[in-house]
Amino acid sequence: MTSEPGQRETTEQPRPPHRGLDDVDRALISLLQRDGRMSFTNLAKAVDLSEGAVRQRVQRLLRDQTMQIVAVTDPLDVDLARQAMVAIKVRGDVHRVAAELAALPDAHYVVLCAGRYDLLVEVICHDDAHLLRLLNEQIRTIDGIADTETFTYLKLAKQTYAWGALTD
Amino acid sequence: MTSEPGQRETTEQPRPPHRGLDDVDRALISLLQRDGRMSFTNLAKAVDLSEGAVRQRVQRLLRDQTMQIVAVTDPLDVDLARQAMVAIKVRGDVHRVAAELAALPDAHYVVLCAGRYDLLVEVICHDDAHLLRLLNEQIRTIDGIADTETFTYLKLAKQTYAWGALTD
DNA sequence: ACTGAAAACCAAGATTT
DNA sequence: AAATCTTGGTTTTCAGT
Repeated sequence: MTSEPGQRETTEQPRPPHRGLDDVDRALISLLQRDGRMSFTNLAKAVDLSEGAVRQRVQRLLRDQTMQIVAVTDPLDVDLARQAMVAIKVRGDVHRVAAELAALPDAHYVVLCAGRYDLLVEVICHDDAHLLRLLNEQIRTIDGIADTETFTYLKLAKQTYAWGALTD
Repeated sequence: MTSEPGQRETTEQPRPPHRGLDDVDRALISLLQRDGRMSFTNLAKAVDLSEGAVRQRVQRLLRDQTMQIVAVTDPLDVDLARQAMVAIKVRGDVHRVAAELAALPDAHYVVLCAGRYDLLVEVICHDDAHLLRLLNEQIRTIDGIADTETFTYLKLAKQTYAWGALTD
């Protein structure tokens, strides 16, 4: 396996266009959003295709970074970590700032948005000292960041990944 | 499999305490954060345990909802969906409001936080009309919600789930 | 740790667009 | 022609003892 799974960075990887997802692709994604370790044979039964065909499709979806199949936890209580959302106002090129933020290992979720802020960045730190250092030395020093506001996470109340076709 | 994977709601499930995660557990989680379909035998080699022991541990971690193994996508371009973060100010019991929000199928991420807002809620909608309906009819009608602010997602720049022990 | 059963893998060949 | 699906044989993995 040459590709590096468990990561998606649109700023670094010019991933192929994933238009042309058909209904079967969506059905597979939907099933795997519920159970990422579901066997290919079971997936095959569900979408009424051969096991081989399903395996090829899943591999393609992973290779294209259309989806990733990963373990997700609540860092707040599994890793005893500090977690926060940092909301950022930008002056200048938002894409450049986003790319610089995406390069930070402690920032695991970066999204451009409309509204009071231009960027939302979710970060995970070991402790408060780490968080402070991250904010002060690595984030607020980035050129083009006009203002930041930090929302420290207190408790995770819901975390789901099973939206999509068959969800409703 | 009797449990319902692909979902974590602390408000509904009184999940068992997952203190007592040892180093092996953390190593397994870390590996699966990179590749959620990694085989038990490969996991076993990595942590130097028998395949059976590893399988039991992984099943326990899943059963306890310490982690979930799921497919994650960028709904913005895979599902052609509208996605947004709704920031909420609460009057009264934040837990109750969080629970009511967590009950909404279109809210897939709900977190209590400190700062200007009390709650952050990530939502996924089919289109603008759906988003408007969700905000107006299902969110802002909840008792105790004093104010909401919506940040519509424009582009996902980074999405990673591989933090943790062996990450650095 | 061992074993039967199941699943994953691989490579052509067939089929569809 | 290219991409996708099937099939059959082989290897690996799984789950229970």
